Amino acid sequence: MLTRIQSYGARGDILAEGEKQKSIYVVLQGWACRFKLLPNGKQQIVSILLPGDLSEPFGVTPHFIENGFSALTPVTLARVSLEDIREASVRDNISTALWWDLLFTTALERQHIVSLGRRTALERLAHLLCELHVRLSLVGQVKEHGFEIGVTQTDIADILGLSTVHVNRSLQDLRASGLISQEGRWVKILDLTGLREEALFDPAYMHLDPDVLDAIDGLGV
Amino acid sequence: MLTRIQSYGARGDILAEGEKQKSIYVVLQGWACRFKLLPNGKQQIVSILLPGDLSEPFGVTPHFIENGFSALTPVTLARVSLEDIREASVRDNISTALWWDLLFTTALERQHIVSLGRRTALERLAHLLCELHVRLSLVGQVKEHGFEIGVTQTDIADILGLSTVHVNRSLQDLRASGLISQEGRWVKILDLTGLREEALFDPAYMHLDPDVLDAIDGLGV
DNA sequence: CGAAGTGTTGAAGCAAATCAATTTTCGTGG
DNA sequence: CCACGAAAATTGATTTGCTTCAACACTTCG
Repeated sequence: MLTRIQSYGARGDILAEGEKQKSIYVVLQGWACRFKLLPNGKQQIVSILLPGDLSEPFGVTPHFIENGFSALTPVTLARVSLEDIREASVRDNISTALWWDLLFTTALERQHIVSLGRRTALERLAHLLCELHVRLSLVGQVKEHGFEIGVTQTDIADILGLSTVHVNRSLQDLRASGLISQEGRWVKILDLTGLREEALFDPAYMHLDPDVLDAIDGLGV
Repeated sequence: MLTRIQSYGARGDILAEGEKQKSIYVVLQGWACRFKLLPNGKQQIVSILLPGDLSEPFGVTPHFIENGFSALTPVTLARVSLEDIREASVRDNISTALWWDLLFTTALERQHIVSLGRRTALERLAHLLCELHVRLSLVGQVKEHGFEIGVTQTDIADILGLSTVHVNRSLQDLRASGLISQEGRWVKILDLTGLREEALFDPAYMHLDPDVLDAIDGLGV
């Protein structure tokens, strides 16, 4: 099914807001995001898509997408037409997978609401790193609790609802307190327990198998 | 299907976080909410449920709910067992309705993210009122652009990620600028266009029929 | 009538935004 | 391979939107 492969450069819009959608995308490599643009020019990134994620969980019910879809890093996508999906949901049991993706996405987005509403800048940042740590572990992109953040500090600001300046300072705080280290884009979590405490992070919301979770916590793959 | 009717008082928890879920609820009267509690005591309301809304769109895939479900006002619910839903999805075409509910919920929650991330306190409040105006219109609870807000200012604070004090002051601002009027719990939108401008509100995200939208804008039912 | 919950007000403090450079990194072409 | 320009990261100074604290008033209801 994953035949039509396409590549996009970083910050390249793949779908503008409100554009009619004839197919959905699977992220194969790189990071992408869903975002919203406000009339006053401000931007908010609604969700981050990592390799393996689907552009929209609504393959089954065609509709207008009401948010933009854009590359955060150079990204490789596979385009799947709605017909293919509908066929596949009958043939194989793809629909269960779609439901699961949807459940996962919703859980992340709700946690995002909590972060924006009730966590401080430092907590938000720490939480984002904790979440990325787990999600990237699931796709094998974490080594010794270290991973590459594909995004710029400006992007992080748009994710966390902060200014770039403040993101920069919060990152420095995390480094200074010895919770993480950073060499260029390579971030390493030095104190996982400490960072999670700082973030008020509880991985329960991701609905992962306890064994999987233990593996992530223990070794960082 | 809507046989098992239950009532709850305001602020009564219906389901605690992480509690196993054997059925889903349909709100018949009153307002309810999904919320998350942080270990530091702070609380964030993730979504508001009005009459006609479903407690969880995940009736089809049984799972842990990872957020609490609580009454905001005295509320009447109908409990539907998962078996009933599964039966009905085969018999009638309920599953389409479930998808639609899910689509709607997701759209609202994403807009919530945008509000918390990139709107000021005043804009958030205005946006909330605009959204409630539309949603309540859909269930016939708006008269001449006026409706009853069931929730306290403290609840609004937990929805918008603000302090109660600031909610109070922002409400006063909206009244002072002549955008709304308020008599007790009865809120009336005096200048719909103005309020929407203030809120950066664009109803497009709710996927409503243009005619329905016009009806709401024009008369307020 | 009193108590609890809700709404309102004022003053003070602080987290984060904004503004404005400056430095560093990085990609690209000469 | 270096030079250049642009993007990204960093820093300092200042401002502000919102929180916090603390008191007080109003409403509702047993």
